[in-house]
Amino acid sequence: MSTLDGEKAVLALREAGYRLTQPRLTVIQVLQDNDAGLKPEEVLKYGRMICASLSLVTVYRTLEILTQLGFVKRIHSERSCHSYASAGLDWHYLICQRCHRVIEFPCTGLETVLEQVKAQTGYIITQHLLELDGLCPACQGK
Amino acid sequence: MSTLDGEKAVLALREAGYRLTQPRLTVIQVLQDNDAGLKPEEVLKYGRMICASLSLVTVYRTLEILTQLGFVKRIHSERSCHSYASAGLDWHYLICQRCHRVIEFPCTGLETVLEQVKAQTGYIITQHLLELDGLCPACQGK
DNA sequence: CTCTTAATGAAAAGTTTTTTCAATAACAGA
DNA sequence: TCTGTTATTGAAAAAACTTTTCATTAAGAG
Repeated sequence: MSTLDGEKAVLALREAGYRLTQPRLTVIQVLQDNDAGLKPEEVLKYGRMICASLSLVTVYRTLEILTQLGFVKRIHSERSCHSYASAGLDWHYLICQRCHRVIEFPCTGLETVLEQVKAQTGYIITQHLLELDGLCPACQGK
Repeated sequence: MSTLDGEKAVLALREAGYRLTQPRLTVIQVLQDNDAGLKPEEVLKYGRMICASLSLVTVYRTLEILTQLGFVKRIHSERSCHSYASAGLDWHYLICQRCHRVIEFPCTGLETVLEQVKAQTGYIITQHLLELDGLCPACQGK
């Protein structure tokens, strides 16, 4: 659901003039296989199973590129801001507190809210981040 | 607007059994005088003007307490998640990209959005974070 | 004013992230 | 397919951020 579309990412990478290196492809693969928010350290851990030489520095660098290209976004929660999840059209995340799965959700009605805020404050709003925490259906029983 | 109500914070601190020490009062004062999100390092800088002996450790510890008491909240933006701003009734921030001023805004209509998300995803939603970035009226001219 | 003990600051350790740089590998062109 | 250029890599070190430890200090109850 909320995993990275690796194929698209690879194309975009090439398109933007980046080389398609093993380490980069590895990071993309890891993000594609995972629908939870992953910390760089975790990306490294899984990535090493695919590309043993992968280094943490490269994980950081690749996450940076994927973020700039819009394929990945940082997950912010109260105590930590170090996880990354795949990014789609909108920037709204719903994070399961138990299994840490991250899904993006269709967000209708937020525009209205933003309009009101704009009217009341006089601010021009250029970006927004809506992040929800809760329990996914699978974790609710436990 | 979005600065800390120092008096209330002091009362709450005492209420909760904390001692009213110079360093703590200093941190509260700094947050009260500031309507921008401040990093611990910045709180220290300003705080030292009031209490020369103030240490970064104590800034961290006091921010922690004020966060638990609900007077302060962490600000998350794309690149950094290290700033703290005063927290009021709701948890919605509007941050000026230019002057970094932080205001909380009255947020009506979000409940409806959350209801819809709940219905569509089956998730139980326990917390939410809505953070907006933009330009405050004063910075729009520049 | 005194005593108890929470709180402090300094130092050190622990995390997370970035920079530097020599070696390597991607890939454009022969 | 081979070769040369150069972007990319990994290791090490540095930087940035945060927490822990502990002896000393000061808040505030009595």
